[in-house]
Amino acid sequence: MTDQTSHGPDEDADKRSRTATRRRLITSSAGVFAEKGIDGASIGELCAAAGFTRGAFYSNFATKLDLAVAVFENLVESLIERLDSELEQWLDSDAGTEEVVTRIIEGVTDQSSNMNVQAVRLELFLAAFRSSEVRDVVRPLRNKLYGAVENALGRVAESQHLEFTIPASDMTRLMLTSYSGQLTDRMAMGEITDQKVIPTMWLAFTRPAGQAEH
Amino acid sequence: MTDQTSHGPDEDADKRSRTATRRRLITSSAGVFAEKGIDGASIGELCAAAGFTRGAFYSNFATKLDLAVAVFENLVESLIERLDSELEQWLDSDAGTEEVVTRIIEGVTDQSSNMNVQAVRLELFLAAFRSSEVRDVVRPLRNKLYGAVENALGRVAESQHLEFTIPASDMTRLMLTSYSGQLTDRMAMGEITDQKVIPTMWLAFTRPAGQAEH
DNA sequence: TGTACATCAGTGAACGCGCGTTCACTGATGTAC
DNA sequence: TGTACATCAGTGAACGCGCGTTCACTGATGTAC
Repeated sequence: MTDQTSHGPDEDADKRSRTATRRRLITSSAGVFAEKGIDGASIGELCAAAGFTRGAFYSNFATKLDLAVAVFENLVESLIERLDSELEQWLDSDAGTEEVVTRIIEGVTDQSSNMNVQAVRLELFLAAFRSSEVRDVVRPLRNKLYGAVENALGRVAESQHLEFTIPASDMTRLMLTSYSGQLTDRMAMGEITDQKVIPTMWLAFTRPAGQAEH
Repeated sequence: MTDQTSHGPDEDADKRSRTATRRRLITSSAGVFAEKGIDGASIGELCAAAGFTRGAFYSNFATKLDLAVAVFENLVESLIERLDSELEQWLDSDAGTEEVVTRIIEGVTDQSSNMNVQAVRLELFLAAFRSSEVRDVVRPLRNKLYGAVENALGRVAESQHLEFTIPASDMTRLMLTSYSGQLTDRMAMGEITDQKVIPTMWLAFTRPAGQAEH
């Protein structure tokens, strides 16, 4: 948007330092929040994890909760991006329907990072419970994720000529909250319960398209 | 066990002050933990809520986490006691099966205290995630609750001549974690989603007893 | 191209508050005689 | 029944650390001429 097309100097400068610092703080804080909690993590720790000193925090965030919200926002955006970019490949691959659905709901592949994400999610949901300001920021993020997942599940059903036996939004909410509850349990208890919630529910609440409700 | 049968003097004294103080701390801390979190609540606040000064804490608990665990333990015991004492009445009452099952899973009746309980539960599950000592105490409590709920669900199924289409322990875990995930969402987002998860799942995973798997 | 100046993100020292923890105390309660 | 003594749960003052927050600084980068 400036007339200097070359390397876009001042914007790049701003990008290179300011927003790069923000990004580094956000990405490295996820693990710290998961490990210590929002209240438990000190600003010093968060900055140290990103390779900064405490001052860096204050030129990028007003409060620790702001950083935590940014971390959550970043997680949600990543999940949605991944879904958008990979869903069609999954559908075209030889992966079974249940596996595709599982991937959609789980969002992340490896167990341990999934648990860290869940810990951060719970931290933020607790923060939302306690503060209407946080709630007002977290809610649209959650809704956005729900919408993306609902679309994805719809695509799967469509490609398999299936239909849901309950409304699609209820189906999505039910699968996401059930999975989340299960993951919370596993996260806390450190047991690898091998229960396949997602396929179970998928089977329970889909049927061949066009079939009457008998 | 002393030979002084009169008013059991020293035991009563001990009970009156020491364990009564413990109990007051435990019961009044639940709300404080729900509102501020385990890390967010100061020892001063916890004591003040019970009408004590900070010193009282130290003659009853070693760490704030110990108190938090005691709070959770107390919640679980209350739930189980309530289940044990009221299930048969529920079964004999004219309440519908789904309503009985809902009561069993929800455990507590009113919404707001249910959310506070859930907040404390999540706080403790996060603590368990982070500390194997906490995990080792919380896990048996969870298992005890799961066992009680499994028995109760079994009683309901039996009284209705129903059987589960998946193993009873899976059924219990599925219903409890699903409900918990749903409640977490509602707690955080402050929406009263009217979705009836419990009846939905109950219907999906039971069938008339003796009926073949088609 | 080169030099002088402006900007501003991140630094790190300094300050001070909140809170966890300790500990000498006190007064309520129980025991001995 | 009454008096002197022992115990010990909860008090509240005191201490000190950790950490949040501020702020004068510096040096990297961009701008003007």
